[in-house]
Amino acid sequence: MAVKTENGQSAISSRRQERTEVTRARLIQSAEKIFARDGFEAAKLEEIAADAGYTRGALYAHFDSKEDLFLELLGQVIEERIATLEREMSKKREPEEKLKAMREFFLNKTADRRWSLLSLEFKLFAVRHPEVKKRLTAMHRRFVDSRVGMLEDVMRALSRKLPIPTCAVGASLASVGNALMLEHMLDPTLMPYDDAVQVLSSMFDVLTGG
Amino acid sequence: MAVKTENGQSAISSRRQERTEVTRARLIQSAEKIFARDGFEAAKLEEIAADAGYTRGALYAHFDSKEDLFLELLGQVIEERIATLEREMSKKREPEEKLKAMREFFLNKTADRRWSLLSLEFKLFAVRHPEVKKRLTAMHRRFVDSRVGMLEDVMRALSRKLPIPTCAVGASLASVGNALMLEHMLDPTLMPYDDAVQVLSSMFDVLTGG
Amino acid sequence: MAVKTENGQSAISSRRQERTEVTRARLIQSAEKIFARDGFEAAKLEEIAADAGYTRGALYAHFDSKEDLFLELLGQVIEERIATLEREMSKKREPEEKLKAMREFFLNKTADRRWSLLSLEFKLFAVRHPEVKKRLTAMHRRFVDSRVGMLEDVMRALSRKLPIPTCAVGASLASVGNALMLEHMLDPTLMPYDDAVQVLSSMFDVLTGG
Amino acid sequence: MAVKTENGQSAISSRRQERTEVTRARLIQSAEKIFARDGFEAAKLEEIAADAGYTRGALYAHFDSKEDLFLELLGQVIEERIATLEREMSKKREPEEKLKAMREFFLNKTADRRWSLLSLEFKLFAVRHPEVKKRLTAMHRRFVDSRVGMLEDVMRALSRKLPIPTCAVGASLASVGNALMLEHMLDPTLMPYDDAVQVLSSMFDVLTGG
DNA sequence: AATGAATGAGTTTTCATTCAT
DNA sequence: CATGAATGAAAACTCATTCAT
Repeated sequence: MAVKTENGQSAISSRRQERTEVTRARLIQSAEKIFARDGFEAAKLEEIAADAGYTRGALYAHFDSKEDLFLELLGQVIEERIATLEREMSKKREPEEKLKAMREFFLNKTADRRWSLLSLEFKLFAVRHPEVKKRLTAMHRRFVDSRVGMLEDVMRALSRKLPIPTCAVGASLASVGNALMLEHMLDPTLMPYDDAVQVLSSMFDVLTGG
Repeated sequence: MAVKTENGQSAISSRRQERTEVTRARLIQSAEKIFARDGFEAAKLEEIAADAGYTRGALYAHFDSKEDLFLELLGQVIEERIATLEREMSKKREPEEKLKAMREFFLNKTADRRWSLLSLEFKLFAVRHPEVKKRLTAMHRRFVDSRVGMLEDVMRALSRKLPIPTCAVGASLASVGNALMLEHMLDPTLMPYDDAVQVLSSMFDVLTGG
Repeated sequence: MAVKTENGQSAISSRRQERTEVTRARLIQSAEKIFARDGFEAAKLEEIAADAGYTRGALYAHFDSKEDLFLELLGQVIEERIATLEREMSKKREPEEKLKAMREFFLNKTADRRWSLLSLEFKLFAVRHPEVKKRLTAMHRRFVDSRVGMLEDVMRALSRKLPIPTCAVGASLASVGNALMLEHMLDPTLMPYDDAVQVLSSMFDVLTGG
Repeated sequence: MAVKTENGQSAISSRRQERTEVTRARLIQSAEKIFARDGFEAAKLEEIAADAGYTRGALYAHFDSKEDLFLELLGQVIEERIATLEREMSKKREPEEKLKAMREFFLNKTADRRWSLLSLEFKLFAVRHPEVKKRLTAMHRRFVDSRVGMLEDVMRALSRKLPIPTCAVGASLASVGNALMLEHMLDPTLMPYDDAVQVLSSMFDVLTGG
């Protein structure tokens, strides 16, 4: 981020800024872990900081509050997720392959317990906190929209038509996987992993008009 | 316990028991409201008690702890839900009609925001509390099993075959509706109610081999 | 306590009163047990009542408050103790034997863990509750005085002289035994029972001018 | 930990450590005051903190729990007491003088009402809390042992023999003074201070074979 | 930037006490 | 007399947050 390096001052500040970024990244990483494990309310800032190798104060040097940390985490996680999907998609040329890549992506994400729990945590939080709902919904929409765009492109290319509005498809895919994963985590006997994948799989096909 | 009412003692204890049941029912009713609104952690026992017209102490006269109240609520809600579905099903004779009744039931339950949130809350809680997971899973399994039984009967009668194990179907139906409802609550523009119903509807058909 | 029995009314009320006395006695007995085991503050009225086979309400039918129960217990225990000592003393004729009986009595009482703990509990309570100190001190004084009287009689008969004021002797004997017993209970290795008895024994002899 | 002070970091941490020690010392000092005055159960952490000029939270930054504070206090008080006795003893050369110093020490400590109550409080607590009994007994033993060592040295030098095991003597001396002081506090008329001292005094002489 | 001491509001839980029956 | 439902005050303990360093 530090552009000028010919200047000593800048080099130092650049190194500092870098250190800052590292700290921030570590904190967010730990936040992801602890929030997913314990949930928003039960997660303790102290534990997040400790997990990252810092103390509480470090968190407050980077984030305004627990809520802020949570929201920043959401933003970052969403951006990552969008970037990953876009990367995967851009590797493919043919619409069929692109659709297959999306399919893969969803099925893979389903395997990520942490993401499933975090995602649900985020949404429950939003539903219950009207004050931050706006900020959260905006991020969520950006998340869904990115899929919607890609999906519409693919559908158009395949001259296929979606049975329901694209954004509803995007939102459905964003949530059903999490729900099934939760079900699996709760009772693996009742809902074996393979069955969850199969349900999600046919869900994807139906929603994409396959 | 007090069966005889011609006896003074029994009359008293019967009246008391009745009063106890009323209080308990009121407390659970308020718990449902507050837990659904605020989530398990954020819900305050004081508020639950006050909502029911009592004080905190009354709660502790009826339940061991916040957790216990939560679990008791879950048990009651599940029993109610099972009873309702069974009632609806028993009204119908023909397998087609029974299947339709189940379909209706799911779509209707989806409309219940409180249930959706509570259900997710229960499951997230269970996933994070191994000690109570057992008790909760048992209840949940009873919930899913009741559907499985009915569903299998209907499928057999219709000579239809389910694409995936029945209990996975039951578990899926128990969770996907909640997830879609959450999505709708989070962002009604992104996921309009009618679309959610439509997705759930086709999901039901696919899962029941329709 | 019910004197008239020729009258039906009285017979009934006598029976009732008797039942009342039984209940009261049971409650006090349980109070002794629980207060000695847990201490005044930690003792729960519910547990005392339950131990006696009643519920909390029964306690309030007989005693004004936890404090009152405690004080009533003290009174009863002291009366018993005085009566026992007097009984033992009256069995003996010769002063030497009387003194020996007192000695025995102290050494025996020392063996009673419950009494030792209760006694300390009572005194600590009194020291810290000026409002009830008066009532408590009066009982305690009556306790000590009874010994003082006996002791002085014996000393006079033996033409022995006490090295310090008789009442100080009485008070010392009332407390040193408890302290040694506490020490023994705390660490039996450090203070074996036999040593405690020996210390107490020589203490008695010194204090009685032996 | 911070040994070097020429280093800025260490200087800071050293200053902090100092501040921490001060706070901790103040809290323990207040704990001694309040615990002695009210007893363990009745003592309120809030009051202890307030007395020291802090809030409840500060207590929890330094001690794990009320119990922990209590035990830490005990440890500190015992170390102080041991150090004081050793200091007094080391001032004297002759065995007779050393014995006299011990005598003085006991008689003086008896005058300390706070110590007497605290000591009894500690022991009653230990007797009733098996989990902490071990920790407490270890401290108590260290306390008694320190006396035993000194006493045995003196006895040997004087070629005197103790009538009972030395550690029993140590334990007796550790407790009888407290018991007599309690008696005095309870009823100064019954047990005047001077009489208590005299009883304790002859007790000391008897126990040390004088 | 990061530390960590201290804050203090907030929450669960306990329990003596009351009271209608 | 005895019950037990309900009260409500009180207290331990937690933890997000602040702030001096």
